[in-house]
Amino acid sequence: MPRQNPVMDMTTLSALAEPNRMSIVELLRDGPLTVGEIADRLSLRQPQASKHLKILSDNGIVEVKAEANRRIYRLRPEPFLTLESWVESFRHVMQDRFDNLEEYLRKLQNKEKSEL
Amino acid sequence: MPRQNPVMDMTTLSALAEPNRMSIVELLRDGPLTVGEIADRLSLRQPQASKHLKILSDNGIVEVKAEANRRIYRLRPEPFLTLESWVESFRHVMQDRFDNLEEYLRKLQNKEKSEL
DNA sequence: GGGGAATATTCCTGTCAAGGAATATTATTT
DNA sequence: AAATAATATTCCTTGACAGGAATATTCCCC
Repeated sequence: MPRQNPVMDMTTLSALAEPNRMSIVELLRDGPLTVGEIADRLSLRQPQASKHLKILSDNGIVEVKAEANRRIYRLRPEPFLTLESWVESFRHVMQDRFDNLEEYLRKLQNKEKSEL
Repeated sequence: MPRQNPVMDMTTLSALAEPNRMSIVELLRDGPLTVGEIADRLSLRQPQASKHLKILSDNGIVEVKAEANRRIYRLRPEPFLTLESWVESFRHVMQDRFDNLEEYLRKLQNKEKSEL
């Protein structure tokens, strides 16, 4: 039976793979902020801040709470948990435990022989 | 003094945020493979496989070993370690420990009062 | 050294995403 | 209800990037 590894959502990664959005995430790590504050602190224009926040929100990285006519954005834990578990599933790579190269070379050679 | 958090390399994320490259990474988790095998297993044309591998290689996600006229690609541990430590630095978010929303709202109110 | 296998590179094209500017929407205050 | 503040949305343009096709490069083997 095939081993079951965590699947990483591509959209989470591409959402984070944009400098301004990454900055927003870094900024929000210390707590929730309004759109205006985010725009200010990152020297973004308000519309761009809203757009990036929408993308982060659509991907579940962030959640909104309406407070009067402000919107307070904060990080959601789920995507980070997912990412953590995905990375953890590469522990064998990180520990460099299985140096499969030699073994692979042997297999390659055998396959070649059998294909002569 | 400001708290020092791990910095996540954007290029690592964007390199992973592409379906074919993510598939390559998933494929390589079980061990090194040649370009041809990668292309075969993922039904990619050889040039596209090479191009994606170059990007992964340029970003240090993968390393190459030349073996005759084949190139054997394998995962490098570093980017995963970096990613792991970055995600870990969001542990407080994942544990949902600091529910800063209430506190933030109070601050907001105070600031507004002081700006009257 | 010529032929073929494995891989890399180049050029072209189409698509998509990000920023700018303007405008729409929603809530608040008087 | 008009004015203002905070935020969202739309439209447009431009740049980056992925795929296709062709070609270049490198290596092995006879």
